[in-house]
Amino acid sequence: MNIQNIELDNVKTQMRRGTLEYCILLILSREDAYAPQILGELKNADMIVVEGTLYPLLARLKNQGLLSYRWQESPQGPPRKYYCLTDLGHEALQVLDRSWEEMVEQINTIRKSRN
Amino acid sequence: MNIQNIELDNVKTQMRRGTLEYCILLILSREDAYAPQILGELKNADMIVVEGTLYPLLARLKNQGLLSYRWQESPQGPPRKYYCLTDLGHEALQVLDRSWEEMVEQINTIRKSRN
DNA sequence: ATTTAATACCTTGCAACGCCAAGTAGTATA
DNA sequence: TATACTACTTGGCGTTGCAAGGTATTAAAT
Repeated sequence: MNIQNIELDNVKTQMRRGTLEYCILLILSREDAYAPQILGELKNADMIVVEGTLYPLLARLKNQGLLSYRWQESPQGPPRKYYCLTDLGHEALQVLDRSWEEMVEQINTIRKSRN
Repeated sequence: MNIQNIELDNVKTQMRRGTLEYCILLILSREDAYAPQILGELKNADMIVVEGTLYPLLARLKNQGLLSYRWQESPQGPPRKYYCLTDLGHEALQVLDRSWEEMVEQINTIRKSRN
């Protein structure tokens, strides 16, 4: 890997920025989940996210009132914090759905006008 | 506009992050352009970007060797800095093209698995 | 009883980036 | 000379992803 690729990896990181919150809400709209489970689902979609990114993000979403959580015992190991969407979270998800579609449209507008 | 919407505006800002460099390269792959012209094209695609964002970004891309520029006199006002893609810039654009498509696929994977 | 391993949650410090606001400078018109 | 318009530049701020390290619970192994 040369220097140029390293720089572009950074761009890819930046590209994901903002879409992460959206992805979390999407995943939780399907079913309640705890952090390692969410990490697994993101990995399944080839979106690599690490713990140190996810936990503060979940805390932010909770503080914004978009998520709540409940403790639930694990069959093995410490109890798990299962997050779920609040009503506000569902509303926010709809807004972000639209934002995502808009951004895809905008980029496509620019892409298609290329010669 | 309530507080919740303000928070989500921030998310939209973050969502654009990283895609901006990609958009600049896309625009410049079509024709050389100077800053206010680029701002206009972004605005046409409903992507609002301000000067204070664009100029440092152009400087970064130039320092990375993806862009070069030439001064050109203006019919009115000060001379203009016309940016154009370098060979490296064209290569980077291809990489970012693929990155963009990958990200769209990844998000769609998560979107479609929703019940 | 103590150690080890596995699981889960959280925090700190750093660097990158978009944005706001203000500043600098060239050109033309009044 | 003053004003207006255009174009480029910069400093500080807030947000965020990440690497690295820490804490806590549980069960199995020693």
